[in-house]
Amino acid sequence: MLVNIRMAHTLVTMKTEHPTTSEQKVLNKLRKKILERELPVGEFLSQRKLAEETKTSVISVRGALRQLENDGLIENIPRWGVRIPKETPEIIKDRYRIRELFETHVVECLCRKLSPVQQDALLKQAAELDKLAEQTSAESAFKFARLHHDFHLYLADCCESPLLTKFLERVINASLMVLNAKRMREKPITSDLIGTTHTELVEIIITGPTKKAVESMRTHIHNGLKSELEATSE
Amino acid sequence: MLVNIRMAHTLVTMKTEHPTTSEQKVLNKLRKKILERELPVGEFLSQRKLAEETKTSVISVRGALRQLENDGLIENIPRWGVRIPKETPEIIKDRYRIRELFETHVVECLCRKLSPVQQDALLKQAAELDKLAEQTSAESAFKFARLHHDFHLYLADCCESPLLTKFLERVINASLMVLNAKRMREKPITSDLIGTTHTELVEIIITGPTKKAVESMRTHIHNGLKSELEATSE
DNA sequence: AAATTATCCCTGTTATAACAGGAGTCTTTT
DNA sequence: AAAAGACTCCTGTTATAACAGGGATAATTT
Repeated sequence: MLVNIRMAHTLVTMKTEHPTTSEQKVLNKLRKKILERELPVGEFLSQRKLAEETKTSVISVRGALRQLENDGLIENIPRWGVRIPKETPEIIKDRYRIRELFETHVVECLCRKLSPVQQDALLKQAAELDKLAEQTSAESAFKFARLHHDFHLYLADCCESPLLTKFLERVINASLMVLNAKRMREKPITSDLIGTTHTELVEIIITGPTKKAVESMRTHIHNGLKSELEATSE
Repeated sequence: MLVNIRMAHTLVTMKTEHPTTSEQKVLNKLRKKILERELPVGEFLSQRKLAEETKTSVISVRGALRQLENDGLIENIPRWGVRIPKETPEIIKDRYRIRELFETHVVECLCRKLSPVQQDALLKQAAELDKLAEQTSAESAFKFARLHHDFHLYLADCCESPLLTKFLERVINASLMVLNAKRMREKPITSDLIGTTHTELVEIIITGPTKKAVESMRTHIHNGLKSELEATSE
């Protein structure tokens, strides 16, 4: 099989470039619309119309859609089209089951082993989160969602397992959809919904004991599941 | 945002259709070539040449490449191209770390809980595997690889967690590359490499105790890691 | 009137060709 | 001789248009 050899001297600098390709622009737009529930669930989307609306071509749209598919945000049936899958309790539970598997593992790996820098970063994020959780504005809801996402992913990242981070990101991204929807309806996330505050969670991860930390994370996730199930049943 | 409503009465029947789209054909070809190590590692591939060789267009190739990227088989650097990433010990270890996390969880879920049908299926697959493991021909090597893949995935599937199955499939697929390469060099998989035979593994999952079953799986995976590390260091 | 056929419009898919830009080479200029 | 520029050939990306086929409606046929 023929192959082309190409050196990539400047690769490192290029990697960090921002949304250069038009496919990425479409991707960002669509992802935002999906996460904010601006697209109908269960119905098939027209690639041509998406192209029109985003002022690009079918090619870029299809590329973006494929990425979204691999993020689990949409469902693609060959020769039939693409749609946003309906959230069933089973799917949600499955997601949280995997989250529990991942994140308890994370806690087990990190308990008492966080570097001072990491401790600091996590404590800051947690404090910010807990502050935002009490507010009800739509704006703070978005901030919360984004920060919550970053918080859990940062924690996972400390484990230094790229695969785990990647997988977890997908799961958490999918969860964001539903929680966002709830938040949009002006329901504040009171701490009793979360069980323990994020600050408490971080503190017990820092100090241990491991078993207790793991259990804290587990209930944290269970509460998230409960909250999400309620959000979808409305 | 405009949206098109389309009913999909015949969806169920269409879903099981075989490699209909030309993109899928390219995907299959490329995946095979990658798994069999027929493509150079680390160098950039030319999409145009791939299109020529597969007698399709750049479009289909790009689609296939994107899918491969999401399977973790290739690496895509926007505006630079796509290549098969070099396997480093770190990456391999990470993969097995995740496999361990997944598969010990699987065992924990399934131990003593397999239905008779499942027990039967697994025992059969395991027996077949153990038979193949002793042979050295290239043909049996391929059979082994495919069956090994199916075996672990079937086991995971019994847990009824679609996400877990999906994620695990990716990890195992990636592992296949290296093991295949080893197998191609006519090195039989002797049972001492595997530690315990697959039959023994299944049996202890069926009968318990759970702890022992989990440990069996764990060492099974550890041995796989060792074997893979050796294969790449040659 | 009922059943069949034809037509039209929409869908996803794909091939072609043009666009944008990097890299090496060769020529020109200083 | 060394540096600057132009040219050529490659790369990935993307827009356009044609292809293939389903579904609903209208026209035809039975």
